[in-house]
Amino acid sequence: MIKSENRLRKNKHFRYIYKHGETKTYKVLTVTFVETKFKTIKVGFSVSKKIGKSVVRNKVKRRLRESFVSLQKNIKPNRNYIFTAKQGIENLDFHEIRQNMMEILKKNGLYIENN
RNA sequence: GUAGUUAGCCAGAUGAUCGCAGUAUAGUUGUUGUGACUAUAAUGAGGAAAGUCCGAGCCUCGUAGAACAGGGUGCCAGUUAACUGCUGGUGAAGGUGACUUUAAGGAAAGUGCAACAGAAAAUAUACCGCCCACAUUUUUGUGAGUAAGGUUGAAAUGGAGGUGUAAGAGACCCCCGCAUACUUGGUAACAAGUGUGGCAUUGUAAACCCCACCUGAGGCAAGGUUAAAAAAGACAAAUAUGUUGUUCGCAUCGUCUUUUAAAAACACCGCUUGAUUGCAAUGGAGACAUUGUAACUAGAUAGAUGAUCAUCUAAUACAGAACUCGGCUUAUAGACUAACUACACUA
RNA sequence: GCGGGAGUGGCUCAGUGGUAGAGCGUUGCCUUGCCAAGGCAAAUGUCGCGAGUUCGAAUCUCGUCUUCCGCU
Repeated sequence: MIKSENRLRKNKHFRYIYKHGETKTYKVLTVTFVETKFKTIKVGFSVSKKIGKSVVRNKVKRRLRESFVSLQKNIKPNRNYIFTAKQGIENLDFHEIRQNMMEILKKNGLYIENN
């Protein structure tokens, strides 16, 4: 799981990012990000009621968190991110979601290759 | 063997690696604030956590008082903290049966409604009829009697048979039903029996209503702690304010309203030891109660149970705690246990 | 988490227990050289779903599904 220092916690943080950040969409994921002066990455996840019932939503959130943790070392720092799930994500398994997240980050130049 | 009825139980397991939550212990660091980090330990979603349909705890409302209104419940007895719950019984309905279902008080307190059809729909009424008399005339009319039969309808003024009669009729008789009184049994609902009456008094209360009993309102986003300000306006001794609607009663003297600022955010308390859970014994027909013994078993706040791999397997369904508990209702794959019933076959 | 509404033709809505309606739209015909407007007809409903009460339910009762609104 994500450590508490890497989490977005307050409603006003979310609202700030939505207001000032850039939004990019690819397949079943939307990423919103904004540059900050702090080095630590902060991340939040948003899964709306359109995706499904509470069991389904929790499952999607868990998979998104787990994907983020596995990719965390390669994500550009000094930024805050919000990942929003879109309809269709509930039918994908963990590996497909991880692949989708990696692709969306690469496309927008937020992914650092291992070298 | 087939089909079924009732009751109960389970809701994947094991191992490996990585990771989250609060708790306890130890260490490091640090402050408005036991706050952050590290290590170790054990623990960490359900049978419905769901719907929010009932009931209760708990909290707040300075008032919790009364009457009416409004709302709820409705066979009897028991059970429970309480209940539209549960248990046992009575009546009624369904099923060959095991068994199941049941909003089941009152229609001689009053009001309303009963479309169409039908003679007639609650008021005793007569379309086709039956029978008698008279007239006309040879099938009609008038008058009197009658309601057995026919027709309509969801429902037709006790049922079927006999006596009786001009024809008929509870007019009378037997049996059944109904009403009522008494006796017996039962805590009671009610049941059985005996006598009397002689058919009035249709249905509908999940129509208004009557009767009996219950009912203050709002809800953890309740409410409290750290915790402390200023300005403007309204009202002035009965106005105003207050807790569903109305009236009365009651309480408050400085109260109320608006605006701005701060506190204040990684906040804290409420928050989980409780009508608790497991086991055993005793009492009871049962729901349940009592006693003993053991256990402590989520407490998050962008919101914790996951990811990957392996093995077993039928392993799949419905589904995620948000103050707590007791019920009800609804969703649900698959597996298992016990008792019983009907039918068929065999001995 | 707590509370309160709605569901009827394709759309917007009436309908207080007795044959399901209105407007707009749709289709056909008339009118016109053609179209619009106008006129005359017609079709279109498991009254969200499942039970119950009743002789009879869109309507009354219970359950359920969908959807909307308020409190933060």
